[in-house]
Amino acid sequence: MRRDVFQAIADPTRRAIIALIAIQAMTPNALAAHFDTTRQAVSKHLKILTECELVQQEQQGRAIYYSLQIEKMKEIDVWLSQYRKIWETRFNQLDNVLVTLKNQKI
Amino acid sequence: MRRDVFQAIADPTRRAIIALIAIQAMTPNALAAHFDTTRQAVSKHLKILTECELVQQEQQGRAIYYSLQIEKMKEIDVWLSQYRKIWETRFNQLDNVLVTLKNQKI
DNA sequence: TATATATGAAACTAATTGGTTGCAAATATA
DNA sequence: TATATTTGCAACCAATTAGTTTCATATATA
Repeated sequence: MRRDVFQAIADPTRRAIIALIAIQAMTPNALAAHFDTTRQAVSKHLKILTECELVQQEQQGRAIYYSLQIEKMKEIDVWLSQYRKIWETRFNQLDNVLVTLKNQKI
Repeated sequence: MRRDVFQAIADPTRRAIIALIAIQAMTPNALAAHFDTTRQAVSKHLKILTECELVQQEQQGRAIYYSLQIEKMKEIDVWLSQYRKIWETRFNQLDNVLVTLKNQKI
């Protein structure tokens, strides 16, 4: 099963979940209250986010608190940085950027 | 039909296409030669990338050259920047804040 | 202990996705 | 003009996805 960060952030509900738990850890029930969907649907999104290591969970009694694993977000930043180089240096060092990109593959 | 940048970059083939046309404009045929798939499949990916304005096309005779619309990539950067702030500030301190919040029972 | 609450997981459904084959239109070339 | 090339588009298919309903388990509380 393909589970990478890019596929995880493709869904708008999952991006909203990420935004919420970036501020503070939340339970599936508390998260579901923020959306027009069921607790089970949120739970499935949390499972996907967990599988690609974007969130971590901590059990407290019968409640499970989910929080954002911010380190994993850097993966997106690393991928994006090659393109950031392009728009930041478009008019001066374009040649160098192209060489870097070509050697990096995907 | 939902067509946003996040959904567009979710597919690995599309990310590979983006990487290729970031270097130089290419035709669907030339792109398809880089992948183990048909020209039509690449064409569908290009259509999706066009719909969310990640690529632009330029007709030259019967050939159509596709290139990356780098400006649109900034949209991802804008979204990511809120999280970049989190990992760039000292996040030992931030972790403490989150734990404190969590223990306060939301 | 009995009941309520919080959660994950399984089975199912509808919609979407990535891919295919086939075809028509437009352009280049013999 | 006749033929080959380049492309987009439509129809179709298999796999995946997002969501629902239902159920079992674990924990808190009366």
